[in-house]
This record gives sequence, structure tokens and C-alpha cells, in this order.
Amino acid sequence: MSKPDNIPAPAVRRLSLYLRHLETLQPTDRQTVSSRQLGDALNLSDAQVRKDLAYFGQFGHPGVGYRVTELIHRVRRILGTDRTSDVLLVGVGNLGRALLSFHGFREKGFRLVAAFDNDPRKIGTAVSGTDGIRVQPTAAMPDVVHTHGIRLGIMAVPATAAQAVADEMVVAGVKGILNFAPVRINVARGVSVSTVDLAVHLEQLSFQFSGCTT
Amino acid sequence: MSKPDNIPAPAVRRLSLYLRHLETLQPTDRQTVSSRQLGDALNLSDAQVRKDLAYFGQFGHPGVGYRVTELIHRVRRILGTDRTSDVLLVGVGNLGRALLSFHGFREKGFRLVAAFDNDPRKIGTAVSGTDGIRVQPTAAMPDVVHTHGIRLGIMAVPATAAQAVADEMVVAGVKGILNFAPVRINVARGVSVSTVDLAVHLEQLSFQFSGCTT
DNA sequence: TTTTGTGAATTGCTTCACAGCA
DNA sequence: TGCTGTGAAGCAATTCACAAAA
Repeated sequence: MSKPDNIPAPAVRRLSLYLRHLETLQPTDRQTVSSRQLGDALNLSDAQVRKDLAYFGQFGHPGVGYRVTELIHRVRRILGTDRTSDVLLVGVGNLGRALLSFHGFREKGFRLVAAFDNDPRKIGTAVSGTDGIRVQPTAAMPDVVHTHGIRLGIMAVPATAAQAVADEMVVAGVKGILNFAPVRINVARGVSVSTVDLAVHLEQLSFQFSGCTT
Repeated sequence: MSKPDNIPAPAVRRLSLYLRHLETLQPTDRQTVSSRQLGDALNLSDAQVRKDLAYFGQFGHPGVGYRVTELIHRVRRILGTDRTSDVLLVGVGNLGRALLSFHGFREKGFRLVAAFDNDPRKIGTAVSGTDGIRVQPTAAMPDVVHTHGIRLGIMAVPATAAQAVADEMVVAGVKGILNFAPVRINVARGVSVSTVDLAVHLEQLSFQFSGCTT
């Protein structure tokens, strides 16, 4: 019963934002939201919200709006976060350790369960703030991926190592890579990569005012 | 001599990626790149590359391509990273400390020069790996922003504090905020925000295969 | 030749506007 | 009345294709 994948990529991105906002609504006593209210909260038109959600099914109730808890469940199912999934991390540097001890992933349906690094001084050490995750060599990835049924990996390694590490992850069976190295990563079909480049974000902000001031 | 700002936002985003790739080319002996070569490296069409660059001026040489070092200088000037700019950080938690000790910003034209946090136990302490940055209370922001001429700030605080902290940053004079809290931030006109939500990125990856497998 | 810069054609996303349901 | 879902219209971004330059 999968929808025809004519779904615009921007619509999928916004789906996560809808979910994020809906989750802030749940603790309140509000039972329903209209497309207009959702749009106002995210700076989008009401039509945009309705069209986005309609790509994935009929979730709304005419004259009423969208029921908050119902929509949360539906969106989580679509994103695949209705069940918790295990995630691994490669690269236990400063950023890697920060990500490992970040507990915000849990409530979003992601659980960091393993950490890898090839620095001999790190292998075997426990990562603080993680109830017992120990650093393993990347050679152990295939085993861990298989036994935990892992599909997602976070990569926080230097740019020079990134492509090689990504290749190892893919061979091990990882299907989605969140990449923090400032390089384009090439992967086989069926695997996806999402790159977060901090310098690129700063450059975008920098551009905003360098345009007007000069 | 500013270009008419009919420039598509996606073109500006890609400009950073062009720069990133050009910088990897500079150490090699290659003097020029064609739009096709640049496009191949980034999975874009040659026409896309030419059109993007043409929004900002005429940088190419027909029959030759783009001269690498020339284009690097031009793009940096456009992005405002031809001069190093000082950046502040608010929120000295695990992520904040990781960002402070990340030296990759330097070569991109950004220098982290100050750190703020309102936890009394952190104020006054030095942040390791940062040649001497000491944590200050956020009340000190206006002074620091003024004396350093700071325009950019990174915000690594809990979601619950994010909007209030952002307001303080804007009052202090910050013009661009890189936000790591998973909430939408509202700011005055003339200020821009770029949000990096790690959970959202994982959800996007998760969506890729939850679509096909079910 | 090779390769840029750019109008024209095309694709794709967003907004409009309204029928239909509660 | 209030609100959704959706075809049609409108707009923005990408690709095409070619004249001009080296």
C-alpha cells in the first residue's frame, strides 16, 4: 500500500518539522490542530501543510482539523520512528563523544548502541555518559550491525578518512549515514547519506549580511 | 554593484559546496576546472554549475573553464569569508565544548572567540583545547559582541532555553544564529537563523527505507 | 576545438480556490 | 460555519541548446 513516490523532497523534510511541533502540543490539553495553526507555528501556508500531509494519506477531519495524537502516530509510522531503532557511531573524537552522550535521540526513536574508532588508545575504553558503551575497532562493525539489526550510522571522523569509513559502513550493512565530515560521500544505490557541514551553515549566515553591507 | 537579489536560495547553498570542492583542488597542480568537472564532483549538471556561478558575476573563461584560485577568492568574497570573522558560542554543554575545540572553522574564516553559559559552576572555567577561552555569563554578551565586532553566534542550549537565549543574542547585536536546539526560533527582520536538528536528519534517513520495506 | 553565459523550454513546487464533509 | 483534500493556476528552479569567446 505504498504511496506513489512522487513526493517532493521538501515535503518529507517538513514532515519531521510537523512531528516536532505536534510533540510539543501533546502535553497540552489541545486535542486537535488545524492546518492553519500548524502552518503559523512553522511559517508555512495552510495549503502547504494540507498538501504535504495529503501526500501520505488522509489524516484530517473536515470541520475539525487533525487529531494531535493520531497524527503523531501516523507521521512516526511514515518516518519509521514508531519503533525505536538502534544506531551506531564511528569516530569517537570530541564531536562523537558529545553525540554519544546526547540523550535527545532516545525520545525520537533512536538509540545509540555502539561506538567505533581505530585509534588503539581509544579501543576498549568506555564512553562516559552512555551506560557502558565501549569503543570497538571498525572491523567489528559487520558483526554488530548484524546482531543488532542496525540500519543507521553517524559518522564523525576527519574528512580525509570519511569516504573509506563510509565504505566500511556500507559493507557492514548500514543503509543510512549521517555524515559530519565536510566532504561529499559516494555510496551504492539503496544507501543514503545526509551531510551536516557546520562551516557551510556558517557561510550561509555570513552571506546574508555580506550581501547588503558592502 | 550588488547583484539583483533574484538569487535562488539553493544556488547560495551550492556556492558553499563549490568552494569546499575548489579548496580540495588547490593543493593539486590543477589550474582550472570546467563546469562539467565541478558538477561531476558534486552530482550536479554542468548547466547548473554555470547558472549558479553566473548569478554572482562572470568568473569563467570560455574554452578554458574557471581558474581555481581566482574562483576561490571570488566565492569567498561573496560569502564574506575572505576576512576572518569572530564567532561566539552560547551553551557550554557536551556539544558546545566539542564545537569550541573544533579547529576546522579556522581555515574556513571563522574564529570562536568567546563562550557563554549561565550555569554558575561553569562561569569562569577555561575550556580545554581552546587556548584560553573562559566561560562568561550571557549578561556579558553585549560588551563582547561590541568590542569584537561579532555578527555570528552558535547556540547549543536546551530547547526550552533556546528562544530566550536567541533573544538575548539578538539584543546583544548578533546578526546570524546557528541553532542546534530542536525548535523554531523567531527573530527580528535582518537577523537570520539556520537550524541543525540532528533528530530531523536521522528521521529523513529513516524515511528512505521505511518507505520501501513495509 | 572547448567551454562559458544565457534566453527558452521544461520540470517541479507552492499557492489558489472551491467542492465536499462534519 | 469550519476545515480538509485536490485539481488548476501560478511561480520558481533546473535543464536545454546555442551564440560567442578563446
